[in-house]
Amino acid sequence: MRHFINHTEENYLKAIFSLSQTSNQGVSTNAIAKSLNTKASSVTDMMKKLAEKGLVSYKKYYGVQLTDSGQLIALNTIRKHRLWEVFLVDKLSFNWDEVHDIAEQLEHIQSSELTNRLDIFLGNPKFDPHGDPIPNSHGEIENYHDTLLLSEIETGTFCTLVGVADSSSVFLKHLEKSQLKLGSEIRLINVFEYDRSLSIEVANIQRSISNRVADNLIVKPL
Amino acid sequence: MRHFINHTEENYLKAIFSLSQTSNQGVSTNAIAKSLNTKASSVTDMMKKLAEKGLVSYKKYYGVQLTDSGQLIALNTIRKHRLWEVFLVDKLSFNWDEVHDIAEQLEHIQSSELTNRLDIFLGNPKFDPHGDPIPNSHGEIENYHDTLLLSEIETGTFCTLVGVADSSSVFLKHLEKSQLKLGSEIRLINVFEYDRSLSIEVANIQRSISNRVADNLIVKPL
DNA sequence: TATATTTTTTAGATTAGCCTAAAAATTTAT
DNA sequence: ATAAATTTTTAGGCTAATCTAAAAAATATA
Ligand SMILES: [Mn+2]
Ligand SMILES: [Mn+2]
Ligand SMILES: [Mn+2]
Ligand SMILES: [Mn+2]
Repeated sequence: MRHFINHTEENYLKAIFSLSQTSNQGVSTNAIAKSLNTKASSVTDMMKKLAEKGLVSYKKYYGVQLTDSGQLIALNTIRKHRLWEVFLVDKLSFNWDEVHDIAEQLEHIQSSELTNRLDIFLGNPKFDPHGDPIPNSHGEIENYHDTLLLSEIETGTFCTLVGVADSSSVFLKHLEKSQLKLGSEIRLINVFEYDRSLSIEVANIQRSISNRVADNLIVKPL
Repeated sequence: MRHFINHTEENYLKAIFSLSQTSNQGVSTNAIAKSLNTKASSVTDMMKKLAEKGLVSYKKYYGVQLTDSGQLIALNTIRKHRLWEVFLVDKLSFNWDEVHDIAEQLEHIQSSELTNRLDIFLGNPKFDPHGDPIPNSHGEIENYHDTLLLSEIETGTFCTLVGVADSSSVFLKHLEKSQLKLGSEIRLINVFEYDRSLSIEVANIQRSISNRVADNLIVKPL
């Protein structure tokens, strides 16, 4: 009963997986459509197809949920995506803001032998260049533990930047201008009441960042 | 006037390029169909499309030829294919008979930045694991020089194995059983008239190979 | 609860790439 | 030079993935 999965289906499964991380309800048709830049009617069609293949459970008008096999494929696609991002940054010297689009293509290459050898070649990395955890070949994924958004921590706290909630190129380039990268140690000095902008200290230099930026920085308190 | 090229088109252009290497006539519809495991009618459709895009010149009933821009795309696809094969063998320790199918997928990844960085990462290799030359980023390709098939050389000659005319897995595995790999030094001892089988010496050991095998070994006389 | 709004599904088209069968053109053989 | 054989093109269909517009269902509002 092994069906073949193509890149379109992989993209849908990946999108459903991401969307189901926040709420544990069924994922809505519109949410999927928005996330994939497509139309609701296209999503409905595809949900029927994926349900047929046993990859999602779909109840008309009430959204979808991944089945176990659907989730395994989603996690495997995410695994490939993140391993390729590590390859691009560590081996080919790409900057962390340049790799996502190329990884979107590479994640659809079908060869588990390739994926597993790539994993070994890269030294079995646990996180990608944006701090996102890399699932293993069984679809097991390390949980972020004790992490918060920078906007959620208390004044005076020291913390380490371990991830970004937005990996758009424009955001990542913006971070670099503020000397922020994964591993940076940050102390929250103050939050201004007026606009909720933050005063922080990084590498002994005091900087100011907007609350919009702080909402996209994942940190671990020390 | 820059059109986008998808993987189907790249495969057609690559096939036309290979087929036009032997004869310098236009490439026939049937030849393309056979090479791509498709039907002549599908090829006709695609030739119209490629002609529309200026990638081939097509005259009804008289086959096609690549235009300069078509040839450039074909060579770039071949470049990507062969660079990825080098990556798989040199970096991920795949055997030379295992890489072709994976490279068939990887060759369609679109990012010239990626291709060029991969090239550098691999040390600007000039040949792939099967001895085939790798075009540079301008579509320039090193010519095989002074090479012959093993079946064409004279008795007594010493030569080096520099390439294979068949890179099927079954043939490559067969070569390994005869201790033959790229760089092997071979002396042709004798050709038997009865079945044109050959007696050769490799690594101080005398072996017998069929003329079918000898027809697929590209050698350079010393 | 009835009505208005929003979301989702259905119906009907479109496009790319493929197919089979039939027609047309070319090439080969007599 | 005709006729036969082969090759190529055309005609008409199919499927996957998409779209727009209309209908149906669910949800929010008064
Ligand atoms: Mn990414
Ligand atoms: Mn990432
Ligand atoms: Mn190959
Ligand atoms: Mn090769």
